[in-house]
Amino acid sequence: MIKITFPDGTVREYESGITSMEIAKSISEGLARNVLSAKVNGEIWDATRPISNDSKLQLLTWDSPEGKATFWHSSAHLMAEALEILYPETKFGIGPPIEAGFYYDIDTGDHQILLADLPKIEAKMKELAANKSTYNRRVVSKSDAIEFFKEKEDEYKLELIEDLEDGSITFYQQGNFVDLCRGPHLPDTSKIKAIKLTNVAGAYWRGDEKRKMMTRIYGITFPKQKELTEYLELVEEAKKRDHRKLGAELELFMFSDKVGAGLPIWLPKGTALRSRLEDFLKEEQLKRNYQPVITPHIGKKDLYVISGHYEKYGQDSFHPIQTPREGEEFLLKPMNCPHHCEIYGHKPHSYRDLPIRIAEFGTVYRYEQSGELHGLSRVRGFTQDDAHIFCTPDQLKEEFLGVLDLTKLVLRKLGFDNYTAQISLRDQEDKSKYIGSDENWDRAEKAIIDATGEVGLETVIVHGEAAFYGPKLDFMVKDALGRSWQLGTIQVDYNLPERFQLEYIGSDNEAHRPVMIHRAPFGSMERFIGVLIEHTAGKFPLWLTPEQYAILPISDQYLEYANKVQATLSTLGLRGYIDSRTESIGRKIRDTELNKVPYMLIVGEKEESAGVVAVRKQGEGDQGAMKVEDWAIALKSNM
RNA sequence: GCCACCCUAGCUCAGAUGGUAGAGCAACGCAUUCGUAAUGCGUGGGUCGAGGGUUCGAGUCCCUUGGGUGGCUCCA
Repeated sequence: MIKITFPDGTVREYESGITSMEIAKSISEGLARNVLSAKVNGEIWDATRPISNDSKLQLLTWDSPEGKATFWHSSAHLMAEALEILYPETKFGIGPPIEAGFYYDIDTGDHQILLADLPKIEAKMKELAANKSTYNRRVVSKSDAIEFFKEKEDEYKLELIEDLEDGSITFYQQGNFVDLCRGPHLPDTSKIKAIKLTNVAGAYWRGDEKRKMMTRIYGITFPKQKELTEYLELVEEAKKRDHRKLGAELELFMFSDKVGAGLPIWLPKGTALRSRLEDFLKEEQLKRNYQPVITPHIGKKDLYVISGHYEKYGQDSFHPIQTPREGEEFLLKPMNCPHHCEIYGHKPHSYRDLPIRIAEFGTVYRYEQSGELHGLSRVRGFTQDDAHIFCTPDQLKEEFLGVLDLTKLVLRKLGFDNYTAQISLRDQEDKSKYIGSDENWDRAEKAIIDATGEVGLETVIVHGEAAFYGPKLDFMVKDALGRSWQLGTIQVDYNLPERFQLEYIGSDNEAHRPVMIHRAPFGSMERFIGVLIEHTAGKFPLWLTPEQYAILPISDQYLEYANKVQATLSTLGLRGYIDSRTESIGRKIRDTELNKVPYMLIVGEKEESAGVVAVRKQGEGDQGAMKVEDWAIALKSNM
């Protein structure tokens, strides 16, 4: 007999060799039906694998991430089985589960798999799933494994096996399909009820751009058809909210072939929105003793040689601008910090001056790879809500707290309530790739951890993700559809003060190196607004929206009254426009609804004679008639 | 940058196998002065992303190039 310990601490005894599935059955049939795999002593196992020692056991179902991973991993195998039947010449790379679904990288030789082929593969998968084939695990020797895949002429699997240790190699088989795999897998294929292959794309073998480009097929599966339907609806909703689509429809920004890829052009409405965001932050920063500065868009190449950016990125970014003067070269600025370091360095500083907070909405240019460009999220010219705080090592934590507070305010103000902070620290194993003393690093890392703890921020710590010049914190923000985005960032930097020889005179009358903090609560205006568009589906908060109201006269007889209404609203500080087209009221309402203007004020004979407006709220309909002033005041108190 | 796919009127999209382009919406004109998501009728609009090639003939086939989409790699 063996002792099995459950997550709630209870212990039950079973025969040695019992499987998780059998244990689940001993608890309830319903549970057994839902079990996908099991965590045995922290390791994820097949539910059908015998347990022969005392163990801790957690049964995994669809509700756990590990359960989903098992489900999707098995789905990848199912797809591979279908592919092998349909395209016998296929060679297989890797086929893991991902955040939402799975993929398999395959090499189909001369035959190309197109999007149009996916339904056929999908159908074959459904057919195979219904066979209720079990996933059978077996341990094979390295030589047997090699022989098997030599036979199949699958050089990818052979390469994978090379890196594996003899004795730890397992095969899984369902139906006639055998795959090299660590597992675990589902008990059988019949659990996979709903199948959708979503995409086909290229992917380098082992992520190495020098190696062969394979075909990657993405898919997602669910235990219930309904869950697939819901998932597809979410994808549809995400498409509707796509900031590239809404940005064009709402006339916020555009791109032009002639201006160049990745260079967003802000249209009047987008500019109105962006300026309001900027003004909001500028005001907050003034309250917090930031000093706004303005620096040029270019700087001599030497500036970036000093900062180190030229060496690291010079070849892969915009190349220097030549001038009529021999040997003179300027760079489009890829970062604002070198300029700000020059500002700090232009006069001596006492420790009494610190911290110094230099802020600039600085536009920077980086030559992102053409394949990387994407709407406003990845561009070649963008504006950071940048600031650099120069402080003493002692002030680090206090300054961090201040920045955290400001960033939280920004996110709250824009309706992002769901976020975590990712703290990126040094790689503990290899400290050689970082610059700055151990003591300083320890101090900075501790300051970040302490500060986030003090403000009660939910954090994830990632070792080895720090920049070479210092640890950092990134805000990971979840939008209305539950998707995560990296927005604001705070980074500690020991490198630039060193390179620019920045100093302050301490109370000991000696020169010391200040610490620098880079921080940007929005991150970049472009990226932030892109995320904001998708988060709000284009229905921006009232204080931000380019147009707060539209006055819709029933006919042009009421234009004069409409003008009066608008004059009143302007005086009260609200912005909007009159739709003076000779169109039906139905038409005007429809167009205004589609433009997502939050309020419509309809004026006709009734309203004019009563001195009121008929208020209609976007997406909600008629709100009844009221005095303009009353409406405006109520609205403003809500903003 | 790499792989695949795409680019036809302002927008969304039709245009088997090569025979010099079409719809809806928008725009413009006229009529309509209208009560909570599209008033009616009419008109104009395209060097088919650009350049080159094959062909008697190219939106359609080939090459180069710009831009986009989905991935991969990258991201100060």
